Formats: sequence, C-alpha cells, structure tokens
Amino acid sequence: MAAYPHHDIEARWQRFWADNQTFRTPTVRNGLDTSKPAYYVLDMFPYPSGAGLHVGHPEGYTATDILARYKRMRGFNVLHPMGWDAFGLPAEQYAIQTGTHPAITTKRNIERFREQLQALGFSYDWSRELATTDPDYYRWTQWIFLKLHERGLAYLDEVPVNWCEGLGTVLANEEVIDGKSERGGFPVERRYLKQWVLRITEYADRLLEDLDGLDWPTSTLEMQRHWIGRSEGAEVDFAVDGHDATITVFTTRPDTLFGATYMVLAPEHSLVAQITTDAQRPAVQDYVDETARKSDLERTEGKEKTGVFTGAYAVNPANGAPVPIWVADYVLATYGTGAIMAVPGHDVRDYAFAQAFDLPIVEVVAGGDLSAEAFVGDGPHVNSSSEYVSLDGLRNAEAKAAMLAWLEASGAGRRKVNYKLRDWLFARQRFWGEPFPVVFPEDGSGPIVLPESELPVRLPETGDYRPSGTPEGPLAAVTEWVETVAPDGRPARRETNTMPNWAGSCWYYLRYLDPKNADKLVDPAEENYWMPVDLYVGGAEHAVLHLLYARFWHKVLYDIGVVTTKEPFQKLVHQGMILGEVEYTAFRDEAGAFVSRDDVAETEEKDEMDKTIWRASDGRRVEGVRVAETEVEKKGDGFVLKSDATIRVEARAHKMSKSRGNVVNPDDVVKEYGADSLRLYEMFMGPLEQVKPWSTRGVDGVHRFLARAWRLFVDGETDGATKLSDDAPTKEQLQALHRTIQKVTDDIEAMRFNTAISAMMEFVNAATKWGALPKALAGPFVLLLAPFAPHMAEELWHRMGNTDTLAYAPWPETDARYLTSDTVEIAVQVNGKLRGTITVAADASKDDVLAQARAHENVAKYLDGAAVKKEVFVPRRLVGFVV
RNA sequence: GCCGAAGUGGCGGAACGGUAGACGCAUCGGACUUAAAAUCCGCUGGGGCACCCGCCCCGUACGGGUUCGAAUCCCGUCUUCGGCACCA
Repeated sequence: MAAYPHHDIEARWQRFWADNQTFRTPTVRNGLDTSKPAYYVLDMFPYPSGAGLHVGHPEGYTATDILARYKRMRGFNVLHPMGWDAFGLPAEQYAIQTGTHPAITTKRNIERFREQLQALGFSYDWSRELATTDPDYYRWTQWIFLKLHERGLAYLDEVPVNWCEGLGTVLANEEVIDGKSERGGFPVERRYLKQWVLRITEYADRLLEDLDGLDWPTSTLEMQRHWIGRSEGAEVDFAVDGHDATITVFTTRPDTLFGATYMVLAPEHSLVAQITTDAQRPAVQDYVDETARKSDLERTEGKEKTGVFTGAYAVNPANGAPVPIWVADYVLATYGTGAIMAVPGHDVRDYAFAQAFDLPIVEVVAGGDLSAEAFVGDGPHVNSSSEYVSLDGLRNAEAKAAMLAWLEASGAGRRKVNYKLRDWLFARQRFWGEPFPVVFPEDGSGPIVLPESELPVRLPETGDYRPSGTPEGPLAAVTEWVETVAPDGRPARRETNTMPNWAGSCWYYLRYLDPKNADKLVDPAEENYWMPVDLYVGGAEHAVLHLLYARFWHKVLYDIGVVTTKEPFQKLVHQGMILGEVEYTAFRDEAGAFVSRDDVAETEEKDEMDKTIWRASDGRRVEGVRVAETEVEKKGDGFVLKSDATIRVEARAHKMSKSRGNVVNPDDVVKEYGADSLRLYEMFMGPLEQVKPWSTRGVDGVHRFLARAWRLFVDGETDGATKLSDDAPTKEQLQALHRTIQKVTDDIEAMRFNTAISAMMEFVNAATKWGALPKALAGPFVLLLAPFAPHMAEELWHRMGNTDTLAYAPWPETDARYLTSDTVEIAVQVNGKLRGTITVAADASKDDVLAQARAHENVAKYLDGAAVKKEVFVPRRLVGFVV
C-alpha cells in the first residue's frame, strides 16, 4: 500500500539524525548558547514492558515532538529527552517464573522500546537517556531519601498497611481499588508493619496553594485539591464520664456542638477498650473483631450503618449534657482523630445512624424538616445556649466564629485544619526497586542511615526473587547482601524493603538536565537555564499520584536549594486514550434468538471482560456477538440490524486489550504506512486531550495525503525528477501559502494539531489543482510539514537541493500582505436568518456594503415593504437587517 | 451520591456570539484501464418547491431563556466518559 517510498526515506533520515547527532543539546557548561530562549518539553517516561510499544504511547510523544521540532525552528534551545521508568513488578514476576535477573529483562525491553521509538522519528536527545534502574541514577534517588530523612520527612512507623497475600507484598492506599489490588485484583487485608513513611502532609498547604499558578487541566487541579482535602474546623475535647480520659473530635461544624446527641469512636480507637462498660464489653469486642476481619471493600459496601453502644458517656463541653459513646465503622480511624461528635440533625451520615439506632435528633439550625432528613444548609441557630455560651439567632458563619472563640477561650477546643492527605507509605516488599540506604545493627538499636559516601547501595546481582510470603521482601533471603556492617563497625542487616515505583519518577525530569553529573544531582547552571518544564504531556491516570509526589519532592529540593522553582511542571496536558476500532455487538439468547440492546442488563465490573449480561425481562443469560458494519444501519439514536430493525445493537469502541484482541501494534502500522503516516494520523484523529477510537481507514486517509504531497514534488514514474515549477507564484498561490503558514503556526502554538493538518491538506488540494507547485512555495510548505512528517520533509528538502537538515531551518514567516484578499464574501441576514451572500471589496465602507446587500435580489424580497428597524454591520463578515 | 469533562451528518471531527458540518473516512457517480488496483474529477445532514442560476422549511442530546442573530452565553433535564466515594 506504499504510495511513496517511505521505507527508504524513513530509514535514511533516522540514520542521518543518529549519525549527525542532529538533536543533541549540549549542556550549559559544555557550550550551549544560552542567549537563546529555553524550551523544555517532556513526555512522561514509559515503563518498558515486555509487550513493547502500544499505539497509545506515540500519541503524546508525537505531540511533544511536533512542539520540539517547531520550537527548534523558531530559534529555541529545546530539551526533549526520553528515559525509562524501569523498576516494577512485571520484570520481577518474570524473574520469579524464569530465574532471569530483572536487570537482564529490563535491558532487553529498553532496547526494544528504544528501537521502536527511534523508528517513529522522534527528535529525542538520546545522549541524555536515563533509566531509574541504573545505579548511577538511583544513587541520587537514595541521596534524596537521605535528605528527606535529614529533614525529618522520612520516618519508620508501625502503620496499618494493605497486605496483599496474592502479590506477597504491601500496597499503597492508592494501589488498592475496592479492597483489591489494582494490579491482579487480589484481596487485600490490614496488617500492622514497621515501614518507611514520608511526611508529605507537612507540605499539604504548599501543595495546595501552589496549584494556583499552574497551567494544568482543571480536572487534574480539582483532583489534587480533593486528594489533599483541606478542611477547616475545630478540635473539641469531650471528657469521659467516670474515666480519666478525654475524647478529642474533629469537626467542620463546631457551630452545631449543641446538637451533638451522641459520639462515635472508630473501632480501632485506642480508648474503646478502656471506656467500655462490663455489660457492653462482649458486644463491643465482637463488633471490633468483626470489623478488623473485614476488608475495606466489605466495610464500605454495606451502606446501612452498624455500631454498638459502649455504655460510656461523655460530657458535652458546651452545656454539660451527657452524650452516649458508640463504636461504629462509619468513622474512620485514619481521618481526623478517629472519633466524631455526631450531630444527626445536621449531618446526613449521623442522621442515618441515629435513625437506625433510635438516637435523639435535635434541631440546632432552623430551616429544615428533621422528620424527613438532616438539614445541612444555612439558617439561624436554635436550642444553642447554655450558661457558658449562646449561638441562638446566629447564622452558620457567625455561629462558627462565636463557637470557635468560646472553645479557645474556655480551653475546650481549638481551631484545626485537617487534611485527607495522609503520609506516604514509602516501602515495598519487593526485589526490583531502589534499596534504602539504611542498615539495622544486629543489637536491635534503631536504624542507621548511611552516609552519602556509601551511595549507591546496589541491588544484589543474584537472588531468589520470590516473595517470602511474609511481610519481609525477597531481599531478606539474599544473605550475603543483607549481612553487612554499620558505619561504626557493628554487624548489621540492611533494610530489605525497597522504594516504590514512584520514587524514580519523582525527579527524573531534573536528571535529564545533567544526566552524567557524578558529583551533583543536577548542576545549578543547568537547572537555572532549563527549569521549569515548559510542557509536560502524559496520561490522566497520573493526575494525582505521580504528579503530587513529584511536586512534593520538588518542594523539598527547593527547600534545600537544589532547584530554584517552586513547581516542576508549568504546563500539563493529558493525551486522551486511543480506543480500538468501533465494534458492533448484537445480543442473542441461549436459543440463538436476537435480543435488543434495550432488553440487556449487565453487572458493573471494573473490567469489561468480567461482566455478565442477561435479558432484563426474564433474567436469562445472553451473549454478545460481533456483527460486521455492513450488517447494521443507523436508526434513531442508535444502530439496528439490517435484517431486523427491531433489534438494536451496541456500537462502541472499547479499550484496547489483549483479551478483546483489538490491540493495534504500531510496528505493523509503520511497516504498512510508514512512521510519518502513523504520526500524522494520531494527530489528525481529533483533539489531543480527547478519547478517540482508532480507525485503520483513517490512517489510509492521511497516508494518501502524504502521497499527494509527495507527488507535488516528485514524479512517480521516474522518481527523483522534480516536478516543481520555476514560475513566479501568483498572488492567489501566495495567499494560499501564507494562510496555511498562519493557520499551522497558530494551531501548533495552541496544540490543535488536527486542524493544522487540515490546513496543510487544503493547501495540497489547492496545489494539486494548480498543476505545478512553484518552487517559491514548495520550500516553506516543506518546513511547515516538517514537525509532523519529518522524514518526508527532510527528503523533499534534500531533493530541493539543500545539503543540511531542516531541523534548524527558520520557521516560515507569514507575510501580512497575503493574508487579506481584495474581496470578501459577506453574509446578509434579515431578522437573523441568512437570505443571501454578496461579494464586496475588502475595504468597502459600511454604506456601500449595506447598499449592495439591499440590492441583493433575495434580500430585497424580504425587505420589500418592511420598515428596517436596525442595521447590523460586522466588517468583512456579515450585515443584518431587522425589520 | 459528589467533583470534572463532553453530547454536532453513516463515522472521526471543524466552526473569535455572525454563512453549521472545514478536513478526513465511508457511500454513490464519472474519467483513465481489456479489467482491477492506484490516481484524478464530482455528489453527499433531512424534507419540499424548482429541476437553469436557484429558493423555502427543519436541523448541533432535550426543555426554556438572553440576543437582530446561539453548537457557542444563562437556567433546568437526560445520557456518556473520567475521577472520588461513610473524609466528620
């Protein structure tokens, strides 16, 4: 299907770029001309999986490559690096199965990924390539850990962790979805283990505030804000009647303190055992045991409230009233203080609980109907006074302020800001991760963090990679590695946990600036010149974790003077997912009869392939069968079978997956259509941020466009012979060119690559009609095409007689003279409806245009006999009459 | 349930509040060819009148509103996608 010799061309130019190091960017200390402006355009680096590149990868990479190539032509120094996020579970699992050291697998996968990326013609500076698994790299990951520890931001804690038997490891909260491991879907249970934890909460406020200056998608900013989850309120102390104990609660509604009719402790709360009365002890004990056995999933899935009375009472500090203390699992041990004051009148969860257990509901804010539901809105306070304090008549905001003032004055409470964000569990029981630079002396004294001079702490060359099945990782079994001596000479054991996958990706964007530096993480001169990253492109799945963790580390590095910017990534764009080709699915029952889509119900599963489907009317199983596009037709909102229009079918594109068999392999596309076609198609599909389905026919379309462009230059019969004309371009031709320059330039700047490509297609369509393309237009056009289809552009540039790469040729300038034409077409509306178009001189006066508009035959018909009340004149576009 | 994004031809998608459907795909027709492929040219939202240029009505998920004029702005509803989910 090759309509032009893309194989030869692409191989030749890839070799040229590599041989000539066309895209190598020198370091600042090594001769970079820093009088030029800097542009740092970064891709989220991939995990080099054994499956190789996916068509989703080149989407973002092509977008950044277009920007990189464009900015070079505009005179910027461009930093456009690539590397590998190479620690991770798959290599370790492969190691378990085959005994191959993960380093070997990783190296192999990286080589394949690099080859595949190079086959797509990306203009990376490969001299800056890095891998997180390289000891020269992770030495600095470890170094950052030392700095974190120095500043008290890394600590060992006995924390409830998500122990996953199936993976033989502990998972981070965010790696657990619905009580199962995100990877593999194994059950997860709680266990208490001593683990390294990073104090990210100390940076919560800064992480929140500094979001304001960033050019990021609003959804991502919102997700980060929610994840940090700052809420302002108060801590209130309740004395426990008959015990020398105080229960402190956190509340965002201190104004409702008078409405607190009971309290709830989380089952894990440390005071539960102490305050429970003997009579209630068996019931409480049972309840606590039961919740401990439950996974998070089971705890959250039943929406009905459960709980047990402890028999104890607390004293409401605002009025001295006794408040019964309950234990219930709807209160989380990990948020706030693990205890709440329950105000059923004005909190929906407390209301549900009070209803279930027949607890009193007191109105303290007027305006709702408490017999029906909790009232959470604003209103005047009632029933809220005592000998100590009164809020009656105040609305929420004033009542809050008044109560806070009283709490602080009386010592019963204090203002408090709380966060959903928790400290970051920073240890994994895995082999294939960064070792901690930490040893534990055999005598049982605390951990010793190694000095900088001992870095890097390397992973052992051999080992048994199997999870030990205990919370200790596989490294524990590598005796010759584990047994060591502490810096002071005492025998010691190494920390056998490793760092999580996020560690290496938290700071890689800095190492690209100075990848070979043996003395420093990054030289200040490099950091100063390049940072921050001007454009960062990657998947929305990293909206919270990677981006939040990286921002945290960046701020720590800022505090210790390694970097000079508060934020690492100035502008962020998420590319949308590429789905498989649209598929039509019909449903049939066990007897083989078709069932309409409307009559099919399905279970809600995370993974589509796990869904069960049945006929809604009788509950019998049905199965989906694929039907060809030719078998269906559009009817109403959806598609139906041509053979039976009452049977609606499902028409949708699915996520690419091996099990569905709809994965498109970029290698195949490159082989058949070439890299330029793949690049162009991925950009032409639609807006970068949008989810969009793959279409092989669409690839064909852009390939045809490239072939048409090729034929403008090269005679298909003789190859080599140029078809360009020496004629001076006409004014019309120059106008076409300059409009294209303008449009392509604007669209690249705004990352609207699909419409930039449309503009070039229009130019080629016009040029095809001209018969021959004048040389004076051919050069600028090739330069416009270059960021998108660099191989073809280089080849054509070369064939036009240029001897060097066009990678640094100046970007074509628009000439304003050719952006306007002498005449313009103007729409004529009467009462807002289009009634005709007229062609007038571009600089025609308002009166002339109006006169011409009135003279238009069809317009005149509508104006005839009607009084014109208003005339609208939009220069160069439209006139309107209101009658 | 909450937060965010989005609903436009057969399909992917274009449209500073100003001629809706650019560009591409698919379909159909024509040219070239012994034929096919490739290529080139043309048509293509729906309906109606005219069938010679043309003209009219409807149409951007649905219902309202603002405006001379709304895919675009405002209010409400529905649907889809992504995220969060007892966070006090």
